Amino acid sequence: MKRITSINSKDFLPQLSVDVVIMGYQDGAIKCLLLRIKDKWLLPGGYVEQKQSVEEAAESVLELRTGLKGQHLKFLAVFGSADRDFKKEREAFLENPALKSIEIDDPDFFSRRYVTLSYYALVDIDKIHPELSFLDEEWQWFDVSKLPDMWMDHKDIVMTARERLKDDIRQEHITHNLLPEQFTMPALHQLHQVILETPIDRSRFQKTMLATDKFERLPKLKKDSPGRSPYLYRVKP
Amino acid sequence: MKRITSINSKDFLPQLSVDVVIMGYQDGAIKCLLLRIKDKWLLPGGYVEQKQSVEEAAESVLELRTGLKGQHLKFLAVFGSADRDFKKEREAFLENPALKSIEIDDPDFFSRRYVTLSYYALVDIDKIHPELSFLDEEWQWFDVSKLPDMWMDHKDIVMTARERLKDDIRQEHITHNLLPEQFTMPALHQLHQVILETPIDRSRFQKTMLATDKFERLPKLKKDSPGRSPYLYRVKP
DNA sequence: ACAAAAGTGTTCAGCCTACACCCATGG
DNA sequence: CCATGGGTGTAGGCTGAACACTTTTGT
Repeated sequence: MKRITSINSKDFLPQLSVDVVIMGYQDGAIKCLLLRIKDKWLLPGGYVEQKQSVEEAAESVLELRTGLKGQHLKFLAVFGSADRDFKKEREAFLENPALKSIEIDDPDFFSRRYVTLSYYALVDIDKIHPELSFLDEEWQWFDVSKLPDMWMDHKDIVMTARERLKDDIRQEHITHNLLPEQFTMPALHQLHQVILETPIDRSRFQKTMLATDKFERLPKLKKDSPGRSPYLYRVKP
Repeated sequence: MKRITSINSKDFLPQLSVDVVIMGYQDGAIKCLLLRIKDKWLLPGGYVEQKQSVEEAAESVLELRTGLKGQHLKFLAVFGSADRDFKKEREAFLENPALKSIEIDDPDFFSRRYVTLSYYALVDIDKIHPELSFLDEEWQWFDVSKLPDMWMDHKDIVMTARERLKDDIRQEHITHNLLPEQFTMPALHQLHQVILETPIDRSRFQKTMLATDKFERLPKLKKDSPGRSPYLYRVKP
């Protein structure tokens, strides 16, 4: 857990925050990493330093929470409504004693109206050991179709990311970090069905994927379950 | 021309600006509205008021420059690099005497690092009589493939919008405000070719468009040029 | 009548779809 | 040897590309 002792508001772009929807694939479901403060959950987020690009700020959030650099990270959307003024909500969860021990030059730093720039990242859940920061009390991976109560409009942000994922996989087919480096066609097939929330013909799927010429066949996998052993594939370099 | 006498920096979200690429279709080319300050051009833009959503700020810019409300306006992208610090450039064009007569409580208001949220709008050029604001000296519609020297990274923003237009017309086919309410298929064909920068088979085009069932055929157009008179169409309500 | 412009038809290839069938493996 | 699951084949339908043909109209 990171130790922060003071915040100088002038180091950051005011009233601008960055939230990152960190998603992975586990147990046949798309999951996203959420943090708990009090009785509700929220997205990992942060602020943009004066000397930092917005993109870098998002990378920092991702790195802080996952320990990993250079993951698949893309811009999602701007959340900039005027009624996006969650003063009461923020004040509620800012009653945290951890916060009281931190020096902040600007007492309203947290409670102003913010414009949020959201990003989304795809990661390998098994490779990640999330870290708590100074305000959040717990982390957990949630199935994006079974989200808990969340602070502010963070549920909207997650759902936006979840929909974007559909467009992405339709265009790119590939898995980024949602599958291990080597994977089987049935696994890829399963992933596509879960993301698109629709059944896809197995035969057509295999042929369409191989026709893209993006995948490379490797030796067969030894299996323990009954039935024919599938080939392994990887994304061509 | 709008008269501004003073600026209170606290009324706006700091270090956040909104630029709008206003595009139209005229003389067989996609054009965009630019403003001149000194010897270079820039996009119409503005800031986000504290009580205003980002979207509303973009609408204001559009309305201020075109006099029209409710035009087709969509989010484009974030421009948020850390080296996006155009202090020298801003200072150069802020030597404008018009600015000296305006009271600003924060002398650095214009010259800080900004994160820009860009939007793009599609308008009917012939319906618009652009207005100058307090800093810009001249407005002009430029063919997006023949842009002049521009301030900061505004040329990148225009090119991003120009590319986005391709995706949009591929998905939606329709014209928004780029053609008059009633138009001919040859005109629509021409527009698609210009936007996509590629020749499209005339026959295929007509059939594909009619197959979408988005268009409604109206009585024929009386023409003056030689050749058969085309039908008029409009987008179905 | 002719050229130019708009609208329609025809053919062919390729792709998507659905389903059937064949292979490999563990119990 | 059969149930299970992976891989491949095929017939039918749809769609898109290219090009030919017909219709309309000004000169």
